[in-house]
Amino acid sequence: MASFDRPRGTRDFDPEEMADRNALITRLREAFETFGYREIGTPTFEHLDLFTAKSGPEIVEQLYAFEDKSERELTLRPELTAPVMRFYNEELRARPKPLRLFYFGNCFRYERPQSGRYREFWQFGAELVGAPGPAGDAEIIALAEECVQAAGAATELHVGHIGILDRLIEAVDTDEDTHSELYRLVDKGGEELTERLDEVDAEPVLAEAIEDLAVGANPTIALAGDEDELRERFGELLAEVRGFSDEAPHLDKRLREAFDEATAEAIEAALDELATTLGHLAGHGVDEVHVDLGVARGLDYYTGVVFEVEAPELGAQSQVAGGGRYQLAETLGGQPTDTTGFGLGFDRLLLAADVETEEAPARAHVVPIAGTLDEATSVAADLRAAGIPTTVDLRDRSIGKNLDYVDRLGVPKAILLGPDELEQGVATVKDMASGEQTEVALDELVGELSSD
RNA sequence: GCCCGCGUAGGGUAGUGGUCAUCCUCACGGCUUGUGGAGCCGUGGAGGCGGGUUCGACUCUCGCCGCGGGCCCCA
Repeated sequence: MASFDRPRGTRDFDPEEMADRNALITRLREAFETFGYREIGTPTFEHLDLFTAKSGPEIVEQLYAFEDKSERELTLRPELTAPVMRFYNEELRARPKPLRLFYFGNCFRYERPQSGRYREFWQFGAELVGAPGPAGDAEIIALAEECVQAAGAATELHVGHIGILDRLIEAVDTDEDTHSELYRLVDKGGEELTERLDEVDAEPVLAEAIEDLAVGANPTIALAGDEDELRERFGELLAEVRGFSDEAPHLDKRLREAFDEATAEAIEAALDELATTLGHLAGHGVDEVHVDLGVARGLDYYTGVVFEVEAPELGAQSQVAGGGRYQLAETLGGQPTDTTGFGLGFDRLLLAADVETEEAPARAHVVPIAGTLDEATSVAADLRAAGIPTTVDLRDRSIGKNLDYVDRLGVPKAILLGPDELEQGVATVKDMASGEQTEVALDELVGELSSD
């Protein structure tokens, strides 16, 4: 056994895994860039309070937090949204709006490792700053969807609006802590929610509505129709959720019958925004959405449309991306700024991704024979200069051993270079798949190996 | 933090309270210093760590660590 091993929850990546990862990274970068987003980078560690400001002091126990030699309270970043918004507040806020940013980096959380959950993991994400309306929300959702599809994975898109649940829960007459507890229970679903609502004496009409959202009133909606049609279907949806009669004429009227004026208006506005967003999504070519008004995401800072992208083939841990609209710049001490964005779990997406990568480390391997290493090295250098990945034997091995080596690595061409070849100014090029050998003039080697 | 399962060479495995721990694969060398894939020969490499029981522990036992699964959590 080795004397040292990896820290818990971390991984090493062998060349094949790394090739797969890089292939997916390339595809995702392309997806972001196709939408006009530009990549930014932030430090691997930040001030601890950046994250406590965003998420509260409880998160410290999940952080790799430490003190540096000048007693600064720091932490490895557990996520990238807060650093990106910090960067925005500090330096990017004067850029033309809307500002389209994306990022990729490793993050760290001190958690119990599980399948698809590591202590060091990689995240992609995008933030769209200064696009206040549903058009921006739709763009971000479409981009997230595009990322997962670019990976070659089947997707399932869930879209909701936090405002609906927000209003309902706020209308429950209880304290802040209980409110956030209710969010968590809604996300989780099940008996506990019912019991808790009962304990806090929620009005029956509210309790029922909240429970309905929790069980997932999430019919699939084809985005073929126009906005009016969507709105109409929403009416049906809410009717279903609330148990209203289908005969009731107008959505807003039904709302007002059930809730107080302010609540009804707010819910109506949220539904309206959601409907408009879905209308725009259709324009992006996204044609199937699960409308899920119970998407809570467990995140306090969301303020509008929220969504999740799943890759169903991953089973229980199928959520690969999630995001929505939030007000974080202000929380972090900046100007109030409309932002919508998402995060994408790279490691998890890779599990569902369909990537093919070249395994051979080079396209040619030069075999020196009987002391021709310098000439062989020079031939390799010429090939490399022409962009052909090339290796040279470094062990002074026999031709047979070299061919065996080349074969094992999957390098397609072996270039034999001995005294006989040098005398004639040629090299013997062997195609490893067919076994065919041809003599090629040294100054034609690049051309010969380029055409492939 | 809790519950369940697992832990023998780089990978996959067999077996045992008692000689130097089995086999496959792998890496390196040789048979073969001008020609690969097969074969043969050789070399290398292991019972996670620590304590206990025992004359003796890889084997039994306890703790820890790690891995897998579930719970909690998931900014």
